[in-house]
Amino acid sequence: MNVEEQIKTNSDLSQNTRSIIHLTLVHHRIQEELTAALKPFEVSLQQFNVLRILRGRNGVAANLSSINNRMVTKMSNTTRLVDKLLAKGLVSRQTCPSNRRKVEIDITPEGKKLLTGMDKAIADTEAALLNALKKEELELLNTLLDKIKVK
Amino acid sequence: MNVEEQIKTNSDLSQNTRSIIHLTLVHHRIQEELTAALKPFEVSLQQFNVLRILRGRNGVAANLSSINNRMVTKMSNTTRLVDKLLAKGLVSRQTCPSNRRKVEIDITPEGKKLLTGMDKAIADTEAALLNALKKEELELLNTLLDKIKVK
DNA sequence: AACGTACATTTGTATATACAACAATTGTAT
DNA sequence: ATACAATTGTTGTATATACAAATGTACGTT
Repeated sequence: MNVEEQIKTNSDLSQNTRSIIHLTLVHHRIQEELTAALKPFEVSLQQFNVLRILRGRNGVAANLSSINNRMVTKMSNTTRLVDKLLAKGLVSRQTCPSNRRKVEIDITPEGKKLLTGMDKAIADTEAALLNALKKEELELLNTLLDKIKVK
Repeated sequence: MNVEEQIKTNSDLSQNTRSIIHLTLVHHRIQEELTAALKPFEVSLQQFNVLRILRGRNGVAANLSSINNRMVTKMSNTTRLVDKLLAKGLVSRQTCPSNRRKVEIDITPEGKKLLTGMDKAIADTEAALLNALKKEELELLNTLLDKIKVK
């Protein structure tokens, strides 16, 4: 991808700006493709992430904070994300008996079943996106990303 | 950044999934920092992008499509983004006399003035984010990003 | 027991975004 | 000239998100 061509600019960007824009463009397209891959399942990418997190806990119910810690987004969304999943019957929710401030959230059998199909769709999409990168190149990419000084 | 630690997972992600998540996390933090840098100006990152595009045209008014081609986001947002900028007096808008389907959008002097301040804030933030990467490393990053097969 | 504080989650508000439907104008073919 | 298609932009709707305020619960101190 030629960034200048993509954003059709003729001003010469600084190398920093160019890299940031490049990263933004690539990220945006990746999100689009992953979202499209989930479209048949009528589940958003974030909803998929919540389901994946819950499955990873192997039956130990999660409260909202622990889900949120594993997500990129902010807390206030997680309540509403779970609302959606609940409405679809993909997760269960009940207040924690030992600490009624907390809620216990778990994936349902239907949620697990749907997740299996989504796994393949996502894995295929990821593979298609990244298949031009060798193992070492992916490692190199991670190394470079690590050097970006985000908190 | 250790991705597994960031998202606090103990399941071992595939290398592909890990790289995608890594990119997503870094992108998200970058956007946060850039947004924060613009906060004193009360302008969103997208609004800043529109202003930057308009300035780059050196006084030649742009129609919505041409702005949109230079942005990552979708057309329908651009109308509303320009609405916001118009309300702040940072851009002007009028229907194109020669083709009344089009609208001509241009940056105002106030827009240019504000943009000058924002430029520095953004450049400083970008520099802070990327200062651990040498010139060759940024080029390498771009090369690797180019290998990700987005449309 | 009452009080203040911290914790866990929810809700309200404003903005952003994707998608689809719509409207207005212009271009083209007959 | 008329009908049909393409272009350009706007609007409605649903969802997503950030931020701040509010709610309900637990706990330590007195």
